[in-house]
Amino acid sequence: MNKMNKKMEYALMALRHISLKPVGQLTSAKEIADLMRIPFEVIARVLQALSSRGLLKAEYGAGGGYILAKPLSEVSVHDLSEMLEGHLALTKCLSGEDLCEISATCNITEPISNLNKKVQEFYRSVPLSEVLHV
Amino acid sequence: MNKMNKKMEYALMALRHISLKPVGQLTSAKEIADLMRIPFEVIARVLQALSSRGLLKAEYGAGGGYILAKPLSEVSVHDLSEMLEGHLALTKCLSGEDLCEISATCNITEPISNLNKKVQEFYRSVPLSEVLHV
DNA sequence: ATAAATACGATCTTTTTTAACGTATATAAC
DNA sequence: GTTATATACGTTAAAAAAGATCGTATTTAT
Repeated sequence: MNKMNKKMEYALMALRHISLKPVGQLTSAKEIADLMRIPFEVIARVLQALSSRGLLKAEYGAGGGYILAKPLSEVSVHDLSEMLEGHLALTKCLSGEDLCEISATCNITEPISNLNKKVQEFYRSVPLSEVLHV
Repeated sequence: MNKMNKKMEYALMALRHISLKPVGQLTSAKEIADLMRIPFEVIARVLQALSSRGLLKAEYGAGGGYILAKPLSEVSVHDLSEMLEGHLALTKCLSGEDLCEISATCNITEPISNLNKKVQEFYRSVPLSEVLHV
């Protein structure tokens, strides 16, 4: 229960590294991959996702890279999770993907949904700046 | 990120069913397996775990089964998670199992540890009685 | 004694999920 | 032209979770 996945870990590592750079200085996917020993393709995808969701701003071409598009104090753990994986859901039935095969006999549909709301609220209350100490 | 596993789901379903029974009435593993369409062996193990951790009390023999050993208001989601899976940890490195292969270059060891504490606190603050509406 | 029920351990298979890798084309800066 | 990112496919490999099977032991109601 409750494990964080690699995408999230890598995103946090990258965001910390990027946010500690002097203002205006770009960070490329390759730089992070080399420095943190993360597979290039994987971190590249993560950064692309964060860029398309407006958290990072990408600059093309030689010498290009990423910079923060908004302060990390304005972004919560919940926001980051949504950028990487879509809606935060404790169970499959809550993510709406497909119908649960025991939904007919499930007696905790409502309870789980309420717990899920509380968890979302919690993660919304934690800004990335606090998690990353930046 | 943050998905609940089947053990936890099954435990919640079983606990709700058990706690809605008239006081003193036992519930067998088979009853839950049949009613909720959960594999018998799986729910049996979950109930055994909860019994050995003191949340349920088992009665042997024909007509036996389980009853609550303590009120659900005194048990948190965090407690239940520990009974089923041990310490709640966001990442492998926090569960102490093995050394992370990128620990040398990891810049978020401390941040993740702090976030983990906050998550634990949150789950400690939610009693099962509240989750299950009982 | 027999049947019903929990307790515990070991192993195994299957399924699902996650992670990693690869390829290709397009775009933009220099 | 070279470098670097964007985007979009797809494929493979590894890890984790879930479920199934077997076996033995113990308790207790009937």
